[in-house]
Amino acid sequence: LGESNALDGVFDKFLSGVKIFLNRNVLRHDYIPDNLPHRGEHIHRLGGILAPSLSGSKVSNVFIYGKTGTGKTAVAKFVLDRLEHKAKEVGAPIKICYVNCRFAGTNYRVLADLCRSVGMDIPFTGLATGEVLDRFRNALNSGHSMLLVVLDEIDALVKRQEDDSLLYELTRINERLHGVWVGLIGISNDLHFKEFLDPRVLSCLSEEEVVFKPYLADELYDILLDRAKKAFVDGALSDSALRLSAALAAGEHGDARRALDLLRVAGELAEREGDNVVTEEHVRLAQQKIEHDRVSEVLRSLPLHSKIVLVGSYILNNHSPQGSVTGDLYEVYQELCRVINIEPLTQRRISGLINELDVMGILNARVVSFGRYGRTKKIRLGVSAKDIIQIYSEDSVAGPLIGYVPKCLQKHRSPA
DNA sequence: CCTCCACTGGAAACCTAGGCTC
DNA sequence: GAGCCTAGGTTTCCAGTGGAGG
Repeated sequence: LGESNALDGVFDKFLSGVKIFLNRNVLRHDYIPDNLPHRGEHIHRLGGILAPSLSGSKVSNVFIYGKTGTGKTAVAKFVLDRLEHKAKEVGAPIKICYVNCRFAGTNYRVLADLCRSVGMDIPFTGLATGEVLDRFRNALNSGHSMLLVVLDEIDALVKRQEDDSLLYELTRINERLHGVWVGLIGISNDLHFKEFLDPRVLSCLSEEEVVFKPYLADELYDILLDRAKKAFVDGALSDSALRLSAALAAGEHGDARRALDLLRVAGELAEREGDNVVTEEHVRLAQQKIEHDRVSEVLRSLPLHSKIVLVGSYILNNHSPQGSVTGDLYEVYQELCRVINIEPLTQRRISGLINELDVMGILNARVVSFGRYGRTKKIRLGVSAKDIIQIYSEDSVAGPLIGYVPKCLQKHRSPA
């Protein structure tokens, strides 16, 4: 009964408490506002490039690049949205397909998404990629629509499998279409992406180029102000909190997405505390929370063996905080596997997993040479030991291993 | 200058789980 | 059901290597 009363209190506090948000969805990154400050030029440019499609003409392929959170996706979606409306109005047969290549992951799945957009279902595995491409082409030929394809985060596609065959095929697909065409809009976060590409693909893909520069702190401020008006109740957001969010995000290569996250999380924190104004302090806490949530999410969703490797690295970190080497970590890893009765993977594979964890920033690994004593990777934890304990204490696999003291460490070296 | 450690990281083969066509 | 295909994870094999110690 006591608990139910306490819960009532929580609900009452929420209901009677001062409202912070008017509409928090405005701060989500998939929200496309009616007005994109400081991107008017880009919108005009892209609109101008794509406009001929309304009269059925083939448009130039466009290559858009800039860092994360510079408004590439927002501008592209904004323009295409308007274009789609206009096309309906004037009866132009245009279809639009948006694919995020990082989420799709492979050539095959991107292609499957494209097929789906022209109304054809493709099984998630089983067909030869060439076969899927043929079907895609047939569907286009038998339909009567022009297709504008947005390939967002296109760099993820090529880098992951060192293979630009899909892009090559797509850039040449118009040669074998009759009466219809496909326009490509590639979006890349990576400015060096171009160097990975086959020059033929590149020249075809970037008939037009649009570059997005990072937002400056002032520009971020304008963007946030614009959204905050719709997102927050009048007076619920202090100007200093707004400025701090803009400044922090400007420090992170002008990432508007980050700025919006900061504002949203800060608002949620204030709401939960029952405060009626979002302050700088809330924004600072929000920054910590975002980082912690990111780490937590990544650690939780790690595959089995990566978790064991990470716990191994944590144990070695307690033992010798200045860092360990591949051989030692592999020894501990093998022992941990034995404890929970799992067949260990080979050292070659673990070496690869360590590299993956390094890329994610969960471990720091760099190659060092100890001369006579060989060449190896020096490995340190990239997240705090505290976070590992907290996040893994409830994990069914990693939890029981956290406090384990491996025998291979007890023998020679004494704990520091 | 040479040796040789303890690996690194590339390449290719292998395995599994799915699904196609005939 | 046989004989293909794919993705994705893993194993096997191995040439290559920075630099301390001889």
